[in-house]
Amino acid sequence: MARYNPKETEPRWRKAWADADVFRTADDDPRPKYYILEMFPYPSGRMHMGHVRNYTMGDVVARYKRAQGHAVLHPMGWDAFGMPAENAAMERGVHPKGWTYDNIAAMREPFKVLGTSIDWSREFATCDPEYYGQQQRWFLALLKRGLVYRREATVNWDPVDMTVLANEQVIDGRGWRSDAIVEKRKLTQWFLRITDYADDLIEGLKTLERWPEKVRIMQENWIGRSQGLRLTWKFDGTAPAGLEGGLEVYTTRPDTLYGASFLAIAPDHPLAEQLASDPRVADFIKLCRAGGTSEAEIEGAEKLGLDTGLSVVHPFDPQRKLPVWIANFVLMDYGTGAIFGCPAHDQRDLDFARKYALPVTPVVLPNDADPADFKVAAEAYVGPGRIFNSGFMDGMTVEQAKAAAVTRVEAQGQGKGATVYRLRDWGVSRQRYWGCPIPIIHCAACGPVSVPDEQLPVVLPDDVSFDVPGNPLLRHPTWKNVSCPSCGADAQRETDTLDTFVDSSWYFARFANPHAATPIDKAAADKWMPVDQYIGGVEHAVLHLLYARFITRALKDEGMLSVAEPFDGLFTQGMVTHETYRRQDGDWIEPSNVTFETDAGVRVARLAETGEQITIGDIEKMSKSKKNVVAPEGIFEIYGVDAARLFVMSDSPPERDVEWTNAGVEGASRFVHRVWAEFENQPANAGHAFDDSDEAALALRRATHKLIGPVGDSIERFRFNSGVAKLYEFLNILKAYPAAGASNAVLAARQEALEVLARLINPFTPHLAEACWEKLGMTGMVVDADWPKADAALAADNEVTLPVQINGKRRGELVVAKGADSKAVEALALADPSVSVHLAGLTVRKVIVVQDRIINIVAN
RNA sequence: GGGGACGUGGCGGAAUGGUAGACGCAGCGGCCUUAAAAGCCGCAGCCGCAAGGCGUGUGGGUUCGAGUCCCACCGUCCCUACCA
Repeated sequence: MARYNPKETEPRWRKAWADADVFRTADDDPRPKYYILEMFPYPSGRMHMGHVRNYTMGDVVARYKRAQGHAVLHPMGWDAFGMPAENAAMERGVHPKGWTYDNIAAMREPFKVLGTSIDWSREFATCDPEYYGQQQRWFLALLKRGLVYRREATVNWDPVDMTVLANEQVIDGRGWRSDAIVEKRKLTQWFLRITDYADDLIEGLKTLERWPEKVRIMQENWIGRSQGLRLTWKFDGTAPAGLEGGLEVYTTRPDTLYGASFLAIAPDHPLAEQLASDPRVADFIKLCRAGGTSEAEIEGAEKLGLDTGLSVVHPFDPQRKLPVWIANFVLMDYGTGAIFGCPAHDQRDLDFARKYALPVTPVVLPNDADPADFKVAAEAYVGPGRIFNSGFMDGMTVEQAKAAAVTRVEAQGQGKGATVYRLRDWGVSRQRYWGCPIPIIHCAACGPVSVPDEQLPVVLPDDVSFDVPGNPLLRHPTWKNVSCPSCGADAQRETDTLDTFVDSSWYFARFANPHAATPIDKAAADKWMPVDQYIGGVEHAVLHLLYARFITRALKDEGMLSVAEPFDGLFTQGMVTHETYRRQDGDWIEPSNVTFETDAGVRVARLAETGEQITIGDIEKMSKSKKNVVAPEGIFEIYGVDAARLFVMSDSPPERDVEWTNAGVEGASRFVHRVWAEFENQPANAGHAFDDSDEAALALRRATHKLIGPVGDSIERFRFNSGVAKLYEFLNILKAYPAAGASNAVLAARQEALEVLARLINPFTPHLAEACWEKLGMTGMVVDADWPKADAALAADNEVTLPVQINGKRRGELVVAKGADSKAVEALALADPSVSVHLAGLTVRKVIVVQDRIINIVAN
C-alpha cells in the first residue's frame, strides 16, 4: 500500500487547478458574491509563518463559501512601497524597484505553493505605475474637494538620514536606524482632512457588527471625541500683540472654573514664541523641547513651568486675576494649546500647583463629605459631587454645573461649547523616493498646481542614486524641473511622496477591476464591495483600518464608490510564535541547530554540532533578531503544504497566538497519512447500497451526518481549531469500521463517509482532498464540489443519554428515547438503582427534567 | 493614569447555564519487528488499593444546576497616554 506522498501529489493538484483556471472570478457570475481578503503583504522577499496562517485562514473560508455556492472573490496583491527597499538600496547598492520586484517574484512562488484559491489574474503591486497613477488621480480629486491641504507642521527630523520619521520610528528620542538625536522641525506638509470625518467614523463603528469589539473601542479612543468648552480669558492690562481678544483655552470641566488658579500654555504656543525675545523664556522653551518622547521619560517627567508675568481676568469674577504660565505638560496640538489649571480636581494641575506654590481651591464636594473639612492633599478629587465655593453654581451636580457654565460663558460672548477630537489630520508627506509621487507642481507665481490629468501618472524616475542620505528626487538633475501647467513658467515638481498607508487605504476596491482606466471601476466595485471578510493582524487596528475607512468614505462622497464602510466583517488573527534558544554567551540560536533530550523528565536543549547545553527561552513572535524563525518552505518540503496548513489551523483558536512546534506539525502530518489510508483501503466498487438494518452501518452513517453541521459551523464562526478537532474525532470513529472484512452495508456507509470527509477536509487540506476525491473515482475536482448536506433524520439522535444528578452531583445516567416525556423520565430516574442508593434517607423535594438534557433531583 | 483581553490537566486547548477536560502534543503500557523507526491497539485531571472525595486563579452572590452570569480581589498579557 502506497504511503501518501505530498511531494508528488501536491504539485500535481496545483497544476490541475491552474490548468482548469478554477480560481478566476468572473464579474458576471450570477451567484451571490462573497469577497474575502487577507491584508496584503509587504514583499520582504520571504514568506513567513504569519503569512501561512493569515492566508490559510482566508483560504479555508474562501473554499468553504465556494462550496456553499458563492461567487468568491479572493485576490492578492503587494504593499510594495516603503522604506525597506530604500534601506536595501543604501546598504547594498541595489535599486529599490529591482529589489522590490525581485522580492515579489520570490514570494509569489511560495504563496502559490500554499495552494490558496486566489484569482492571480487580479494581482498588482502598489508600486506599479498603473496603480499609483490612479492613486494620484483620486488624490487630486480629493484636493479639489478640499480634503487635501498643505500647512506647516512640526515633524521628527532625522538629521543623519535627512528625512522625516514617523513617531513609531523614534526610539528614546533617536532615529531607529541612524541612532541620531531626532530634531523637531517645521516643514510644510500635505495633509488629508480625516478630522472632517471624525464623527462619521465614530458613528460608522456602530454599524460594524462583525468587527471585534476591541478594535471598535480602539478606534473610538483613537478618534477621542470629547465635549467641552472653548473659553477666552481677557488679559489684565495690555494684551500681547495679536491676542487683544484674549487667550483661548479648551476644557472638559467648565464646572470647576471657580477652582482655576492659573493658565498654562504650551511651549510652542504662538504666545510663548512671541515672548521668546526674553532670554529666560527662550531658554525655558529650549529646555522643554529637549525632553524625550519615550514612555519612561513622559512617565517620570517633572512638571516644569515658567511664569510669563502676564495675567488674565476670571470670566465669572472680574476681581480675580490669574497668572499665565508656560508649562511643559501642555500640548500645542490638542485643544487650543492652552489650559486653565484647576489643581483640586486634576492630578497634573495639582502636581504643578504644589511645585510652584499655586493656590488649590476645591470646588467639587464629594457627596458624603463635610464642606468644613474637605481638603485636597496629594490626590486631586475627580469623582462626582456637589459644586461649592462657586458662586452661581453652588449646589449643582457636576453635570448641571457644566451646562450652566457653558450657558453663562456663551451669554457673556466669551466662548462656546465645543466638541474636540484627539484625532489629527493625517500628514501624508514623506521625504522619500520609494513611494507614490505627490502629483503637484510648485510654481512661483501660481503656487501649488495639480498635475493635469493627461500628464498622469507622475512616474518615479529610475535613474536615482542612494550614495548620499536624503531624498534622491530632490537632487535628481531633471525630474523635478517642469513648466507650470497653469502659466507655463519654470516650476518644480513636489518631491515628497505619499505615506504608504495611503497605498493600502483603497487597494481592496481596486481589486474589483485592477486595470480600470479610472481609480475604481464603479460597476465592478458595486458588485464586489464591501469586503465580506477581512483578515489581518490586530496591529493594524487603528492606523490602516481607520485610514481605509476614511478613504472609503471620502471616495464615496466623491462618487467613486457606493459603500461607506469597506470591511463588513473583520477578523484579527494572532501571531505565530516559537521557543527561543540562547547560548550561555547570549547569542540566539536557530531552532534548526538545536537538539533535545529528556533528562529526568526535564527537557534539555543542546547545540546540534557541539552538544553544548543551551538555554530554552520564552515563546515569542518569530523574528529574525531572535532567530526563532521556521521557514515555511522547509516545512512544506518535509511535511507537505497540507500538514503545515492543518497545523496552523488546528492548534490554537485563530485570534490567539499559535506556537509553532515540530511535534505539532508532525501530528497534523499523521492525520494526513491516516486519512489517505482510509481512502486507500476502501474498495473501488462499494456503491451506496445502504442497509439501515445493519447497526454498525447505521451508526457510521449517523456519525457522518452529524459531522457536517459542526464543521461548517466552525468555519462560519472562525473556530477552525474546533472544526479540525471534529474531523480528527470522526477519523477515529471511521477507523472503528475498517473496510477489511466489512459487510456491504458498512462498505456503503464508509463510501458515504469518505465522500463527505473529502469535501469537509477540502478547505483545510485541499491537495489531500483532491487526491482522496480522485481515489474514490468521483467526477471532477473536489474544489468544484458542493458542500455536503446532512440528512436531518440521520443527524438527529433517536436516543439520548441523560445524566442524573442529585443536588447537582452526577449519580447516574439514563438512556431514553429522544423527546421522552418528562414524567416518564422522572419515574425512570427515581427507580434507577444507582440513583435510589443515593436517595436513601433523603426526601425528594423537587425533580427538574430538562428534556433531552439532564435530570436533577433536589433532595434533603 | 485610561482602556481592553485572558486565567481550565505536564502543554496547546474543548465545553448554546446542563455528564468539565473533546481533539492534539508530550507521557505510559502493549502489539508488530532480530532491533529501531514508522504504524497499530490501549491507559491517562488530582488524592485514594478501593468505596469515595476534591477539582476550571481567590472570596462571595444569583440558580434545581455556574468554567460560563453578577460583585470584589489576585495574577498575566496587550493597546494607549502629561488629551485639559
